Amino acid sequence: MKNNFSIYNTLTRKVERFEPLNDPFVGLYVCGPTVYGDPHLGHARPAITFDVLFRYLAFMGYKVRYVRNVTDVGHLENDADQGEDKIAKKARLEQLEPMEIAHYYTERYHRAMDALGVLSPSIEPHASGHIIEQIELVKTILDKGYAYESEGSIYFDIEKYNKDFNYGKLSGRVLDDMLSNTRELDGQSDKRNPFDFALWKKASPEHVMRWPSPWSVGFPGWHLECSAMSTKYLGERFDIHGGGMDLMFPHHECEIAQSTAACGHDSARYWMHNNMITINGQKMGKSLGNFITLEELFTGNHKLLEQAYSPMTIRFFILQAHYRSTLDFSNEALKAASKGLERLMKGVATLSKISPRASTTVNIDELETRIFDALDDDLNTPMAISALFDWTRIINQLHDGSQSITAADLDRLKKLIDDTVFDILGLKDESVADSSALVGSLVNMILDLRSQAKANKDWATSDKLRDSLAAIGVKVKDSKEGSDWELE
RNA sequence: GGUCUGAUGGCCGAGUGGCUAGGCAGAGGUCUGCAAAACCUCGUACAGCGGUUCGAAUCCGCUUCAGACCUCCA
Repeated sequence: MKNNFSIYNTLTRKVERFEPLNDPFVGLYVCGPTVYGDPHLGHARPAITFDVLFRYLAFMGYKVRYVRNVTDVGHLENDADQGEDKIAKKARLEQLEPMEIAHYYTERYHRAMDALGVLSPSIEPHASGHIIEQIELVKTILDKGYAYESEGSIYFDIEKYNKDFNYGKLSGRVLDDMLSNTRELDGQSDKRNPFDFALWKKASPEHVMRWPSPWSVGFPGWHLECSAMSTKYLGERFDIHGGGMDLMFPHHECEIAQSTAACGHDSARYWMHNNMITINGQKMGKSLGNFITLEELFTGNHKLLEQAYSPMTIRFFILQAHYRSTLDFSNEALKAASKGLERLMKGVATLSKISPRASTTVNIDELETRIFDALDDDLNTPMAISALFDWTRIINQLHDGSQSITAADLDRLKKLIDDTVFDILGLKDESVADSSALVGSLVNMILDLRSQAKANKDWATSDKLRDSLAAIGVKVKDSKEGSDWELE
């Protein structure tokens, strides 16, 4: 497979030419949601970013295996001993089974992703379904000497690991600096070092989610699942690992440490991180309580929202910024995205109304080059979209006759626009209103006209309208209160 | 405190040594019975101060401000 595709690799802090390990296959792993709450605008960003990556790789002809996990166990509130599992906590508060919580929010996540036009990944493994693999991984790391047991829990030995490898190479941290800058933490007695992280935690008596292991009845640490599942489905080495920037440290750093400790080498070749969505300049996040759920955006039901914004507006809004830049939420920006998307979609629709001519006055190569140069340059969707906007103008000119195009070129242009707008950027035309609502409005409009005709004693028009409606299956029922109708 | 980003016109947001980003909003015009859409024209923006250079929003230094990570967060 030939490509000019380059991506920014967090490991090297450079834009690098993308070369798959095993052409034409590409392994892509992205950290998915922890399913203990409704998906919010922050979740949409990595989902859409890596959806476009997935789509573009597939468009180039690669056979992509895209693995995006669901964290339904192991994600602790904090690293201290008393840290409670997020899912278990929610379950306790709502008096539900943890799996009910996980299932409920996984469904909600899926529904929101569908609305946003995010394709389902190739595999969506759940952490709770891979306990055996995680235990095996802990055993391997113990065997290699990079973990130790303490009170039934297993911790990763950062200091030992750092002597042989480099802990902190992804986030650019130096362990010694971190150690000297850390305030003393209490209640960490079973860890040798404050930065050691749990691979396996012994369950307290009241902890619901628990599995037997050689060390204790307990549950896996959060970082473990991604290492275990990426290895299982993509192998010890795979191409791209993605996720939000906030996961870089410690989550991804720990993943690298675990994989390296177990296999002797790093797992992912390219690490990609999307930036955050901000609100009033601050990161939107659960812990800050300033997030807006996707459902709230779709319905407009949130105190910060002046109106509802369609899923495609959200998608377009996100794609109009580069994935490595922060993107600031505001009603003004979202409204602008909505208007812009409408303009783009109208242009795409106009494409089918253009009459071909004998000659072409436009340069389709220019569009093609601009789109693919932009996408090849670390997925620069805003640049690709700006090219599409320039061509929306050209399409309108072709339509009004100030430019001309031959039938063959028109076909080529249609295919290029279709590929880009729908297949790669994953946008959908939402302008076609709900048809049943549309039918209702139209019938009521016609009945209004008929009422006027009746008021004017224009019986000919009135009867004609009633007969015409009857002919298409709409039965009009007159009464003293006015006219009603039903479909036959 | 440590590490790292960023500061672009009314708003959002690309660009990163010389060439129009783009969208939204705004102004004028064409078209039009009216309106909408569409098309044409317009703003001369790059935090501040120095420096490098023939030339800097773009490179270097300093200053100010903002944010992220360092505890869970996409």
